Amino acid sequence: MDNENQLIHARKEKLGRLLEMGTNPFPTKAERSHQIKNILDDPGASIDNKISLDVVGRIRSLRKMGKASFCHIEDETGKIQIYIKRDDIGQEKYKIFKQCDLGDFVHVKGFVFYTQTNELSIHAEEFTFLAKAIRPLPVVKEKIEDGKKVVYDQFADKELRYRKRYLDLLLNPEVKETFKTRSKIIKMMREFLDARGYIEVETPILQPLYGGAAAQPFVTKHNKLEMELYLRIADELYLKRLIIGGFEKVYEVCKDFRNEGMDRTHNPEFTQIELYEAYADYNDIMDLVEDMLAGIAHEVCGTLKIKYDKHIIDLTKPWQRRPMLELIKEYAGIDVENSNMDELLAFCKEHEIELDVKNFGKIIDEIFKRFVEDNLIQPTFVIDYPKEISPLAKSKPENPQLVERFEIFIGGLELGNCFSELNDPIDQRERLESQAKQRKLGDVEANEVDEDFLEAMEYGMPPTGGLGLGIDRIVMLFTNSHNIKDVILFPQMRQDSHNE
RNA sequence: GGGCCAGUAACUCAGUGGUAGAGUAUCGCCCUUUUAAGGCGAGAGUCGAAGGUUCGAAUCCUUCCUGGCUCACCA
Repeated sequence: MDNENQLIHARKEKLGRLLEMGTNPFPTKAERSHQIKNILDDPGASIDNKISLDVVGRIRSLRKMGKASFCHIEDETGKIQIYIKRDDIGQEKYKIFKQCDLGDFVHVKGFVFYTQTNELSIHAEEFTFLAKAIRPLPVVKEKIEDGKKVVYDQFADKELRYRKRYLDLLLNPEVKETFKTRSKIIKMMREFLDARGYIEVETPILQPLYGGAAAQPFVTKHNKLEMELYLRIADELYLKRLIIGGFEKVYEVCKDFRNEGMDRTHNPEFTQIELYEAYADYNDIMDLVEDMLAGIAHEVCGTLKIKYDKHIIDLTKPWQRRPMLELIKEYAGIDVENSNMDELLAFCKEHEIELDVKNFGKIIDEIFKRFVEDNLIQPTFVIDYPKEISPLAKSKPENPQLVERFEIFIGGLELGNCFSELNDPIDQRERLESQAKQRKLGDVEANEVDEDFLEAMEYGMPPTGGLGLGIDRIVMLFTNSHNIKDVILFPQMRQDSHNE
């Protein structure tokens, strides 16, 4: 057996025995008359008349005795106990059954009955292999004690759970619930927007120029075209081209890619929903975000007072809308609006805030992050950002230093970002050129000028409200998850050195 | 990138300088209503990797790998 694991070896031997007995361990077809939940919900007819049912599933527990055995099999809908007796299915079939292991897929034909301990079970009349597992599942056992489920030897190693998510899903049922909820949230977002007359679109992931956010991209290459391409960091500039093209309400559920650090709220590929609505402004979009997220919370969490970490978060509308500079005054104690550059720099030095680029916008942004963000537990629209850090947003008429922009914070998580979109092509060109200059000065996250996008805007773009919402973080909030890895099925991991 | 913690059997873990352990799982025998099934017996390990100290290292030291938490970074 060399260095082959003895557990795998034992299962391969059973596989061999099945073949010797003329049994196909991997047949092409499976008979199923009922999903397990149907039987658990309504066992009546089969019990009374011993009508045979066909169920399929995976063996999740196994208690083999001399001439009779019990096991539980599980399909996507639930788990049911099987009682299998030699004298009922015959010596040959029982011998085949004895080659079963935890994790095998099987078919059972039988009728429903209650055991002595009053557990609804299936009395097997036929037994068939559907697929043999040759690698053992981690052994997790559970027991009901005082009505509560006690789990023994839980599959808990986070690294294994993330790397082998299929095992995590199988062995930690609450994980499956999280991802069902994720699916539901995205579905509800689509329904919400569709009902408002939005259409869903798809725009390029491979882009010759990246833009729409301040971030570093992943770079790739098209062989035949001999050109560099970037994986998109945002969808913004393409969706705006669609607004220019005459669509008035568009959205895209999009994977975006940012080549930056990873932590509990950042994965290099993440999912946003971006939407653009012509003739709307950022106030309209705030209303939309409130309606959409409160509606989802109501449906998914069953309440508007949701629990996240140590907090109870009240999503009852309306949510507070607070100017960024006002929040800075409140939490950092500095009136940035009436401070000059020297005073701002002195403040940063005093609080050891490091600045790579020294302009009004960046400084304010840094102070905000340091002093304010973590305090924004209850839903808060932070409104009116500095112009320098918002090159795609329209200036406020009464204060051109600020733009009509908001970010929505809940539970200390930044969930989304929105502008009254800049639609003045002259102003837009100046802003992008200013960004390009910042880039030359060493700001690796500033974008280059996208001439094709500017040309599109020169043909005329209506006033538009635009939004990007981080779906992963919204799922974190609504499932009380505290790491983005827990809401992404296959989070980014380093190469596994054990498996080389 | 910094700090702290962890990596020992398939899973969950004990083992702080002297022959690698337990429970579950596996294998064999017994067991026809069990459910963390039970009884008896057996086998199973590059102790994350590589160096070093030592008569002797899972254990002490160094470097590295992987992960977790946290800080920094990050629209």
